[in-house]
Amino acid sequence: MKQRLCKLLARALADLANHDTLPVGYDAAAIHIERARRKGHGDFASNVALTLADRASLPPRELAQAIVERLPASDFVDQVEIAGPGFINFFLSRAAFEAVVPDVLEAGDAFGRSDIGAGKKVQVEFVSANPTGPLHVGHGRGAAYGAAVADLLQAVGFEVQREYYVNDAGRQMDILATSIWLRYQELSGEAVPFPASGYRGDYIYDIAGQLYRQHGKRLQRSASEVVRDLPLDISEGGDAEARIDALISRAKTLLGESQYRQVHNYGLETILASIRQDLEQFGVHHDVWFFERSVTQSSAMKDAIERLRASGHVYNKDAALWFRSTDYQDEKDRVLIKNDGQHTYFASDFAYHINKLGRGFGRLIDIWGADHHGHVPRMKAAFSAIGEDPAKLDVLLVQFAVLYRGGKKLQMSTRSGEFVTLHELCKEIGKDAARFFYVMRKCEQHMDFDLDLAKSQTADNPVYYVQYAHARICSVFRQMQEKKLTHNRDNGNAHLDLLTESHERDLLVALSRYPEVVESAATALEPHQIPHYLRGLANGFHTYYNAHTFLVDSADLRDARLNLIAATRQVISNGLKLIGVSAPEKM
RNA sequence: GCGCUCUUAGCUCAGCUGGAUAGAGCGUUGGCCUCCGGAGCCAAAGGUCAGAGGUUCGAAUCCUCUAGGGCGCGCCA
Repeated sequence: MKQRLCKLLARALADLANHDTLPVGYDAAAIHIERARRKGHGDFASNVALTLADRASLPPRELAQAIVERLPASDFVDQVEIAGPGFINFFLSRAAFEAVVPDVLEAGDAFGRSDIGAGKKVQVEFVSANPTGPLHVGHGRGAAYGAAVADLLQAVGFEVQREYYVNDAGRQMDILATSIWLRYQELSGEAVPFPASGYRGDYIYDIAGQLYRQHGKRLQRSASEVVRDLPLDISEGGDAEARIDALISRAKTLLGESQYRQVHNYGLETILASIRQDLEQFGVHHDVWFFERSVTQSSAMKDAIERLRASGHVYNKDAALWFRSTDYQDEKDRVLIKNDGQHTYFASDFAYHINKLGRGFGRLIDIWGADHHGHVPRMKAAFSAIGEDPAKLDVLLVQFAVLYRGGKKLQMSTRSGEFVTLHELCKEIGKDAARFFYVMRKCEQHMDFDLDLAKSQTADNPVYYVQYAHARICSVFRQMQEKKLTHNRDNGNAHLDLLTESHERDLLVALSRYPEVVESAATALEPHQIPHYLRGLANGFHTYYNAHTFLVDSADLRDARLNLIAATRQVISNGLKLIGVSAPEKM
């Protein structure tokens, strides 16, 4: 509908250009048409006359007048008006909006989809939490956002791949393996003081217990050997990080490569399985689970660094290998290979992104926690250095959800074991409420997550308001059957002109906006637009419901109204599905 | 200290890439079921868009400065 108006305007402008009123060089793509914000301003408004007034050397209102005079006639425009400083307001005909009802009913689940993505390959990488513990509510926001972004892009015609990057190769994993083994030592009667920097969560005991049942005392070593000559922990006035590093190498020495690897892998696999399960319960799916080790244990890492080296932006200093990212506006240069010969996290992450590009994605979307924002410039710098367009990479920084319980801020830490898991959240407030709540806020906004509120007053969650509208419409159709009434869709479509109430027109307008909202949310990577739209649509329906009866005696009016609410039900269902929320027929 | 980011109603947040009189929910106050589900509807009160300059026909939106919050600033991941 918007596009049709654009065409009308473009023709009027072209006409003006031919008559020398306008310079020929105006940018046709710059024609802006927007939904009018106020009812008195019609349905759509354009500000072209304001933006082009300077170049036409005319006052905006005069230019607007000239444009309006040259607008081709159209059967879906009732009236055009010049208002304010020079806005052109379009008042659309009833027919223009009525058409949306048969459109929705015809398209069904597909209503709102489009092909603006033209089948281009996009990858969305999200969650990617270190497999060192179960997902907690902090990860939930990234999961809900990433899933919604991916679904939105798919809805507008991109070929989307959803990926989870598993950091299975770093020091964090060694800390995990060592933590598990030390708990195992406790169970087998060789306890040593648990390090301050170890993972303290209860789930570590669970994994250690399973390990003990499988292996008995095979992995047991004497406690005195474990702690012999270790540096002091922080509780003893020492350094926590030095202590845990020493424990890691002690575990590797005492267990040997093979047994240490067994503990390590068992921890990884167990936790990864629980993460997959939690995500599944949360309605989030990943197509590919990509392991960091597949980069670090292949030539990919070397190749990636070679590509950087070949670009001439790499140098040696202090026995380490550096990337001169300051050549591309980064704050400081970054180390690729440490002086101990090990690669940095940045190096493997870069190699991973090279791998992604090699898989033919024209666009990469990473969803990161806001604490990683410093990594964006260096990754883009690396893209630039090797001749890749940094604009191919979109990083969505998701701010942390700050948790409150009893009015007090909750600290979340996987290490200390103090966190609320995503699993618990789903159990307490349900997947639908959690998904809706997470996606409702735009991602760069800090978010307060009050657990007490989410748990105790679940009815206040706007998700129920939207779902209720859906269930209510279903209920109307159940009532219709009980009353032995019928619904003829074709007859309804033939009598849409009977929908003359202002509530009906408002609902028609809201329905016609849906494809625009989906497109806008997808291109801006802003899924929060969907819940906000759905709230408004549900409100339109509830208002209508209270003001008018649908199951009236007149079959023509009844069919038309039932078509309208059936279309509303369809759009609510489509919108909820995009953000991973179910559309119940009863509540 | 430096960098990024945020600040909109009592609270939690929208505000459609610069548009017209800044909008919702919760909370508060007052109304609405003999009727398709009251998890609903209607109405009222509530604002110096953190503050100050600037850019222009026009600013919550863009620029600068100031104040306050968050996050980064390691040869950790």
